[in-house]
This record gives sequence, structure tokens and C-alpha cells, in this order.
Amino acid sequence: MQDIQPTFRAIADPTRRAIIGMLADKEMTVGDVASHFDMTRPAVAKHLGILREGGLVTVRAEGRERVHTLDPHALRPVEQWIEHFSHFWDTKLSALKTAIEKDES
Amino acid sequence: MQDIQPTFRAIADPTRRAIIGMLADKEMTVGDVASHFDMTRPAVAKHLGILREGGLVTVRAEGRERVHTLDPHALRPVEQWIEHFSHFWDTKLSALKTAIEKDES
DNA sequence: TATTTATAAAACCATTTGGTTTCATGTCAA
DNA sequence: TTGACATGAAACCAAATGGTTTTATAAATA
Repeated sequence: MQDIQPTFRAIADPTRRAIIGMLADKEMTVGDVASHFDMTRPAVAKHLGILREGGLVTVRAEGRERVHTLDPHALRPVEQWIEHFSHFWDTKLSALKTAIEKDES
Repeated sequence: MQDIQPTFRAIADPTRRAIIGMLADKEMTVGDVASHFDMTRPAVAKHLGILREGGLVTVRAEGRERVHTLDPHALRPVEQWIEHFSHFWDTKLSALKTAIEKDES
């Protein structure tokens, strides 16, 4: 298994989450993405680089442009990490409930 | 609605995710948590503070100790954010599949 | 071919982050 | 009541982060 830290890091920034939202709609070049922000292109390119490190985005060269595509599959390990605690919690709550009911009997 | 940024921030750090894992087991004081890390107590206290800001942990004073409890409910908005893209993606994929099938007919 | 365009890459900067040490405060226990 | 203990709070520091500007390079276009 690969490290999920780069993915957690990638989604921790609001700008990058916004970029993810845009790429869900359609593939975009660096310039496309940058046009939606009050920020220079190199800054956006860095964000895209961090998204790529997190496995959330793939890039393909198309002439002088670089087309960025979202890959939401990378979110799966994060989702599972969350599910683990949700499930754990529910189990504990129901166990507690059972214990209380027994106590009342 | 409240801001989810503090929650994303809270879970972005590996030490804090480890703390979440510990607190899933049982409630703990600052000292309890700190004993599991090669790190000073003030450092751990800071992490717990950030987890509290993210709504993931609640604190109750018990004598001179501060007992920290996990509240996994705070992870729900993050889970939903992820679900949104997973769902979006699945929809798009099935639409693409349909289009291809039509094309082949 | 000369020029513009899209991007990468590097150097740089201010702020945030994750840690430390030091000191203050309230509670437990001898 | 006198320490010892658990914690909070503040000052401080190095490294990471999110941004900038500048420079270089390859591809499209006049």
C-alpha cells in the first residue's frame, strides 16, 4: 500500500479543494484553472503538483498544454479511514446501549 | 453551517490522526496521550487543541486533569464532501459507458 | 523565421506550523 | 501547609507552506 499522507495533505487546502471541484466538471489546463483564481499561474501549478502527488490528478501533455484530469479514486483510502472510526463509534454506542438496558432489567 | 476547514486541517497531520486512533479506544488526559509519543506535553496539548478546533475532540475538566473524548461526528462533513465526488464520478462513468454502447450499436 | 503562448523551474519572501523551553496556576497528597 | 503533579500560556525557533517574480524552453502562429 502507498502512503496516504500526500492525499490528506492535498485535500487540506481550500484552494485545492476548489480545484478538485472544478476538475470534477471537466479536464483543464493550468491556465484554465488559474483563470478562476486571483493568483498567479505558477501558484496554481504548484497546487496542481501537490494534487498530483496526492494521486488526485493525472496530467497528460497536449502540445504545449498540460491537461489535468481528476481521479477521485485517490479519495478512497481517506473515505475508508473515516469509515473506520464511524463504524467503531456506532459499535461502541450500541454496546453501551445494550449494557444500559441490561443494567435496567 | 460551520466551517469545515478546521476539521480538514485537524486530520491532515499524521500525529493527530494517531491521537484520533487512540481516543477511539478510550478517553485520555494530555499526559496519557503524550506518553505514547516522543514529544513534549505542550506539543501534544497543541495537537489536542487543534483537534478541538476541528470539533473532533471534547474536553472535560476532572480535578487537575483534562479528559479528552473523541467525537467522530465531526468527520461527517468530510465524509460527505468525499462522497459528493465519488458519486459524481460514478455518474459520469456510467454516462460515458452508455454513450459508448450507443455508439457501438 | 520571429514572435507569441503555455508551461516548468528556480530563487526568493512572509506566514504558518510543529516543535521546544520556561513560567504560572490550580489541585492532590504527605 | 508544603510539595509534587497536570496543565495552560507565552516566548521562541526551524522548517514547511503558499505565494511571488524572474528566467528558460518548447510548441503554435504570424
